Amino acid sequence: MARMSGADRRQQIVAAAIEVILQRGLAQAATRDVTRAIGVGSGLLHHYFPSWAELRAEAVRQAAWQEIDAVKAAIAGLPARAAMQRLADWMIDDEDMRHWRLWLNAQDEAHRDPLLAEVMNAAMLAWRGLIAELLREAGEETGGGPADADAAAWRLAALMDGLAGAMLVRDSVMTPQIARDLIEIQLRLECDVSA
Amino acid sequence: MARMSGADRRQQIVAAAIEVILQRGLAQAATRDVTRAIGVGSGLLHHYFPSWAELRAEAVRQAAWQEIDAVKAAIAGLPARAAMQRLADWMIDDEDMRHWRLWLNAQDEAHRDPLLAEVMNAAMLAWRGLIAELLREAGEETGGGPADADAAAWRLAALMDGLAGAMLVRDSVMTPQIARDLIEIQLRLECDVSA
DNA sequence: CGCTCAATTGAGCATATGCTCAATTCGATG
DNA sequence: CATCGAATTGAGCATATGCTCAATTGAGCG
Repeated sequence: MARMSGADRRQQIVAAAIEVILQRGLAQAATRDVTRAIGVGSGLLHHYFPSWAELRAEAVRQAAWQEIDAVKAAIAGLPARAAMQRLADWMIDDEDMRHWRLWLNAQDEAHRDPLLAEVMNAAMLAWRGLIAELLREAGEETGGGPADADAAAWRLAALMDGLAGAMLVRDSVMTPQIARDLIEIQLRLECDVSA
Repeated sequence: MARMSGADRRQQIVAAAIEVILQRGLAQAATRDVTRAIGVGSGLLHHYFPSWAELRAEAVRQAAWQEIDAVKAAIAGLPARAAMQRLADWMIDDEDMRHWRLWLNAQDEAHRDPLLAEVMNAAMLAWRGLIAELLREAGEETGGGPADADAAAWRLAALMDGLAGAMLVRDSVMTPQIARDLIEIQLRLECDVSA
């Protein structure tokens, strides 16, 4: 392969790792898949990353934050209520469930890998923070938001994770449309009634 | 190892497989871990199970249904409202999160393994059915249950999965007590308000 | 006592994995 | 052009995996 500056190559490796992890799953993805994908020798990968565990964690970190940033960009400027709609839409517009596959896979693997746990705890915190902020804003708009926005954010985030998990099982009866409706109702439960 | 009747040996293998899967995760657990655990040759495992994929699926099937049956037994005879409490208690009384570890791991893996998908779809259906039935009974008791018990069961099941997933991440800020409280509130949201 | 057959063995094959390291390439710099 | 160092190679090691198959064991039976 043509030579590259260190930073570019490093980023290319991470990008390839994300794709490989999506295709094979975190536990089965291997360094060879990554090096083969971009046509470089095995030594090069270890020149940039001391171990597969570290590359794996970096790949998940970047993918997770790209996702969070993408959602933030998609709802920027929208009033809070519309923003929550957008967020629910985004959840099911995810073609091939790319985001959710990696997110849930990483969450599952994070209880065997300390590096992944660190990454996921940070990403999950930001994600819930985003939802909690929207709920607070929605409350100010309408005067009737949830009493405890953080608790409501926990429930909404967990609900979405749980529904996504069900959707990911092959031949599951859960569809994006049903999931979307269930989230919609949960939003109403949280926002129209103080708890 | 001493000789055994076919059925006993088969069951012993499945039981050992469950333990191995709990320790190493579905993706990393190996036939050798199982044979070593019970001190038999590798050929014996394949005498009873044509492939590791089939043993794996059988192990998950048994573990999942044992779990469901245990919950059914724990709430048998209780009035619906009390039964739901018991169900929430059971979720967090799970020492070392044995049940949830396997359940969520299997759900995650089920999108790469058709055998596991079959097992999990059946188990998830039964699980939601159990919850839906309790919600309907609770509605009859108090006259104010959820309008759509099946939808409410989906939300409760997904919420529990999502919270359990968060709990499983190492050093997560989610604790059993917080999860328990969040489920409690969700139960009130579903039961006290029609949606 | 033999006989039969299911239960059991375990060496071995083909394949896969993370990672090392001495050796090479080649762009930039003087 | 010569030199230096970062980028890159890839054979190779130690380890692990699922599964096969010819061979052995031993409990129950006539």
